[in-house]
Amino acid sequence: MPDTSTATPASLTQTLADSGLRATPQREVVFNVLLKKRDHPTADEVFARVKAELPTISLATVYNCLETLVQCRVVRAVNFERGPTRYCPNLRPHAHFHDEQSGSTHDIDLPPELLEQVKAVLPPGYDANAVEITFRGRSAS
Amino acid sequence: MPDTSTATPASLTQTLADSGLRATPQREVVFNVLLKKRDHPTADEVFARVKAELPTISLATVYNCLETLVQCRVVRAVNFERGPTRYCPNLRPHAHFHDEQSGSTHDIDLPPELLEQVKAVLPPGYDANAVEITFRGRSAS
DNA sequence: GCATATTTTTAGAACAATTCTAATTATCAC
DNA sequence: GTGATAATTAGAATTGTTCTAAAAATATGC
Repeated sequence: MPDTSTATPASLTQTLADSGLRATPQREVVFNVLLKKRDHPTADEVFARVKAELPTISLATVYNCLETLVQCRVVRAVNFERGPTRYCPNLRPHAHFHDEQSGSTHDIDLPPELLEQVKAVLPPGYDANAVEITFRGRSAS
Repeated sequence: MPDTSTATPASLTQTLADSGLRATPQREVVFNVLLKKRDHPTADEVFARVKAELPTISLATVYNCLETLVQCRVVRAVNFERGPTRYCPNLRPHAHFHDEQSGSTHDIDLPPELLEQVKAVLPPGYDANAVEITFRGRSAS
């Protein structure tokens, strides 16, 4: 079975085409940079690395390319709670559901045992003092 | 059993004192604003609401108060992945572990059934198309 | 109570991450 | 090739947040 858990430079062209987008050098280099060193770089860091190969690329293009790759689902944006920080006084263990339609955020109570189960996936040597679970999607109400 | 899942205006004074901090009007009003309308307001929104009662308060103070309340654990900051967005090409279902010491982020593979269990806590009417799980803490390596 | 030290607040400047804008360049369909 | 569309560019603008230095409030030792 081929590994489909990561896109390849070859499949990128096809994936872009499937979305009616072009495989430009900038997009390819940005993607290759992400494949080469998987340390979850920021846009700025990607910019710095891409410059080595495309010295004239602009930061705006890096943002554009990253956004495109995320749209095509060949790259994930890790911190996708982008906007401003929000505050809540609910101290129960709970997750957050972000309604993409209304922009509102709802608390979702979490059974403590589920939190334990989630923490249990951590390999030895990892000690988490906080777990944040965020859903995104639509809610009826 | 008293409900300890939310701090009260009365307990706030004590909680602050326990941390060697003062219960100032600004801190109290900021906290009351969060209790009054639990819609996960941003700092700007809190600022606007607090102004109704303390017209001369500054935005910096609101940030300071919120930070203080979070430190005392009477308030949670929802989007605590604050820094820049990070990107990864790993398309497997995975969580992220953020090492607070080194600042590095590691992928934690998630068994698909765990993701299902997590999604199962959503009440009827909630439809999530994405779940983000982030750990924070220390990792040995 | 008073002087002094400490904490907190304030206004505004500074900063960092991101998005927007308008002009230029590249690519596609014909 | 020509015209339409897509993508890139540089730089300005915007947003959310933090910093700074001074002023105000509060606590503490006397």
